Amino acid sequence: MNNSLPKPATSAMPAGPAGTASSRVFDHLRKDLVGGSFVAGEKLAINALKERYQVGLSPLREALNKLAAYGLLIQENQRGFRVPKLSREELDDIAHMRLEMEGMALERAIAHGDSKWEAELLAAAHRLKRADITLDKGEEWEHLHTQFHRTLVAPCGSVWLLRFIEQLHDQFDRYRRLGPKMPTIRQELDDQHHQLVELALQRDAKAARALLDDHIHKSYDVALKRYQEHA
Amino acid sequence: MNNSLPKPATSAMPAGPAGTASSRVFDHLRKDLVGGSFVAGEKLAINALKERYQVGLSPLREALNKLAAYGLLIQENQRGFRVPKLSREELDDIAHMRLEMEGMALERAIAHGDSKWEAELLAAAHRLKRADITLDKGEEWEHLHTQFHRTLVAPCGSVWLLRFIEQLHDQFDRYRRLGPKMPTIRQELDDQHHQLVELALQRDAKAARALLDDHIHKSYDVALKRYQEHA
DNA sequence: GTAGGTTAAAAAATCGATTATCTTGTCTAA
DNA sequence: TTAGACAAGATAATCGATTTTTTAACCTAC
Repeated sequence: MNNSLPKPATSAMPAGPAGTASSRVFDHLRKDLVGGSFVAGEKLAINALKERYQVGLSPLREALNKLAAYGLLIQENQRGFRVPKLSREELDDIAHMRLEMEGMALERAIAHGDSKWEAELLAAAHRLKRADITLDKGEEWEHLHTQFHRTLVAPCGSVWLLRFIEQLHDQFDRYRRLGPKMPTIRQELDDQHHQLVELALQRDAKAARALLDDHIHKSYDVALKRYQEHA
Repeated sequence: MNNSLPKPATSAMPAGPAGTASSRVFDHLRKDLVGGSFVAGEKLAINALKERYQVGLSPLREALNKLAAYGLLIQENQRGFRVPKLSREELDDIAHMRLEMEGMALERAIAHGDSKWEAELLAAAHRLKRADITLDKGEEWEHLHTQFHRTLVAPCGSVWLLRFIEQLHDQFDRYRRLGPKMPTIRQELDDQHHQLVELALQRDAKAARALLDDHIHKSYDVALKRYQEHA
């Protein structure tokens, strides 16, 4: 009865035009949880979320359940959903795991990545640099940054390793994105992105891993500082 | 209006007496998915599941969503849930990741575990051996086996590492539990459990890790055989 | 005979309302 | 004064029905 048009689909569809309400809320909530729109430890008021994301109860609850299984929410029987607390211990844990797993993934990626990977890596680094220059809104930079790190380790050959790394990145970013931008250290980290590309193209696994370790350490320092200045 | 008794709670409550319908179905479905009650690739008929697990649609869908985020189901927009396919490549991936992550966890557990851990480890190994002798139903053995491996790496100090290992075990067991029992090789694997305890108590991290590697390799051989005899 | 289109049936996703549980404030008895 | 009991309100979980989308069967035109 309605003139069912195939939907306009604005720029860069997050869950696609065919996305269900549930998957759209999931994506949106995930972004907001990682980006710090909610305060750690906070109990989520489901009715408020219904309004905020303009969805019904069922798709919302399904999204919340998925996020709980993913580790971005805590679910307690009969008492709803909470945003996980932050702690120094957990930040250390996450950073340590990132060192181990991304290091492993990078070595394997350098061993197996083909020329298509090289091209994509260069492209991802370039887009990231460009976005950094025209730093209108941070959300775009964040997306390209995630994309760069994802591309870097993509050809590691292990679906599960990539899955775990993505999860750790989300968790790590909950700390890193606590406060406002810090352009000072940012420059140094951005330089490392390009150095990483160079070493990857040269297939220097040892040096690349060492640099990635340093990169994660520096990011950790930023995240820790943000956490200690907390809120 | 109802004489609300605190619920009898039969032996070994899976989701506790206060468990929601959703969490109970989740536990039950997880066990069934890992245990091979569904064929890989199968599309789940939600209405059939409603009857099978005696729950309504909402808690069932919430459980399915959680299982999809956990990796035991594939969710496709607008076309429901499927049981993930099995493949040689994925089995290799999972086994390889187990080697890396459980090895890491074991070394750390041996470094940090206290005497309480030693006691629990001995207890877990003993319970496992007992259950093996009186091998009435395999489900009990499976639970104790999981529990043993969980205890072995428990004091590794990383919440996230433990989480990933648990996930990998579930995935691995989808292959290992494809066919019927194989008591022949089982004996050898059971012996290794006790040797692992010994080496752990002696704090011989190197030897323990080597043995665990071998243990996983042997388990892998079993799982691969089951997969190749498939169904 | 086959590609494309139409439609009926099936299944998935969502909604609105109900039920069960927890939380909070108030009261009473020691 | 305070621990415990109770009731009222708020919130979480679940149910039953509706809407939307996919699937499959059939038909038509080339």
